[in-house]
Amino acid sequence: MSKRRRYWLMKSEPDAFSIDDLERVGTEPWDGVRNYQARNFMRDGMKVGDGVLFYHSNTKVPGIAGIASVASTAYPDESQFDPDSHYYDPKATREEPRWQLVDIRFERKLRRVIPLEEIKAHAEELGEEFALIRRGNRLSVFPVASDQYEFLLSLE
DNA sequence: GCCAACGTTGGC
DNA sequence: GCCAACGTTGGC
Repeated sequence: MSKRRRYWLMKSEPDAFSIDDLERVGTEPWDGVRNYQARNFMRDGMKVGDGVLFYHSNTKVPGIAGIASVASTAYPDESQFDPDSHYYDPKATREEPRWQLVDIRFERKLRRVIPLEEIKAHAEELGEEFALIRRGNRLSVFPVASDQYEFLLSLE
């Protein structure tokens, strides 16, 4: 197993939970992920200390707003068991949970939001297959290669 | 607010 | 196991 730090991009709607909210609370359980591919990245890929690009989606200027880090390994998402939660999953049981999450820790805000529009303009450097700029991109958690990570931050 | 893309569900 | 219907995501 490689000890090298990995990098990820995680989306959040700032109306629901923004980089400022993360700064306020410090560490946050990343609940509500209900997509198997995204779950698998958290469960199987993430290690404590990994770098996270915090992306603001579904907002006026979507883009990368800050940097966070992975603060725990994966554990069951409590909201799946809670009938009052928006994220309740009646098919999940404590014996066999479906959904896992990791804790995410605030590192810093970027000096400016790096807009999606600008990121798209660098498709050549990032590679056309970069998940953020692929057509119909809906995945909310996905890996970012270290050179892509460096490149994106160089735009700051 | 619109709508394309796409994941999930459930009938068959 | 197929696939139509449906719900959600997220850019614009």
